[in-house]
Amino acid sequence: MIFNNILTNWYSIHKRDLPWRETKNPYFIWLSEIILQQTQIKQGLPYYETFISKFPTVKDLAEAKESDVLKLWQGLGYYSRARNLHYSAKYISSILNGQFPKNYKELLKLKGVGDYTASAIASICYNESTAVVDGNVYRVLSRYFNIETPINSTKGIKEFKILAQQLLPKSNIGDYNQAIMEFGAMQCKPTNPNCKECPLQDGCKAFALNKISHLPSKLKKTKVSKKHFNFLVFLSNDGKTILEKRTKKGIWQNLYQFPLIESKKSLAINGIKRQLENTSLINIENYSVSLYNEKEIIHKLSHQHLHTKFWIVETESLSKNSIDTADIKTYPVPILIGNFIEQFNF
DNA sequence: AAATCGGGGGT
DNA sequence: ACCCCAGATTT
Repeated sequence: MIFNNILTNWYSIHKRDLPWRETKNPYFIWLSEIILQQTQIKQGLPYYETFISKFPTVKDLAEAKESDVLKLWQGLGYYSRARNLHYSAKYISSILNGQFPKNYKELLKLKGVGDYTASAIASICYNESTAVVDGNVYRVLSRYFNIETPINSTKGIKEFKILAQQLLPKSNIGDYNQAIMEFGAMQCKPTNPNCKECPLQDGCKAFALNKISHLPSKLKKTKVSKKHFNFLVFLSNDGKTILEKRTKKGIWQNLYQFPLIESKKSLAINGIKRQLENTSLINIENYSVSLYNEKEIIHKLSHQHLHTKFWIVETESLSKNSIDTADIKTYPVPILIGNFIEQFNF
């Protein structure tokens, strides 16, 4: 049997029941694909349900405020996905008069939609003959064909895209694309793949050569840096605190946080006081500072580890940018801040 | 070509 | 500690 036939047959038997598999509405498919970028289905699923419920059409999403979109995205990470999603919804709704792009080339023009996502939407919704190449596809193809080109090199990206394109069936492109991804996720897994009962075992070169655990090959990534974050949790007598919007580029753009003192080394209370008294946020004569978490919280991101302390700063009154603590849960915040807010219970 | 952008889960 | 996840964008 042919490679694509085996996968499509396997898929018809083993595919999971997922909500975005019950529709070809490009808006829903788009939503699901953005949510699932670098995200496991288990983590993304509840977010998908929330988004289609709160924003049933692209127009509803376009009319929302960005901060409300980010609030619903809170905890999912890679927040540029949410900002670009909202930006593109406005683009579709206004510039395209609500008409969703109908082919790969036009889909690519959407912010946040790259080769993978454009191929996924075009094939699933419009049966266009474009191959998806995600982490699953890299794994299945590198093993089956014993390809050692690093999957995150320029050469590898081109090579695997061309191969995936050649392997496409003549019809039902969307089903085949989903089949090879599902196969990679459930059968040809990164560790402990089920090679003993695999419909592709016969032709799998990596299995024959006992190289399954060495493929796919990947270039090493840069090491993580270490930073020290000191968040100042202000508390005034009249129940206010301060949240600031992160407007600069970088992590957590357009999310909110407590005023932050970032440092190369761990700061003690005197260092905090020194910097605090240089601001105009408090009355120097009458305030108190205490450390909330004796043990640093080490928040691990893919490329940096944030050693975090929360400092409670009690003061009589706050004027600048202060918000009511009763409203604090309405702001989109990084999960690091969100966890603190849950625990602190204002 | 390499770095950046999150958070959760597995080994 | 290191890797992976229905990747895209910026540097």
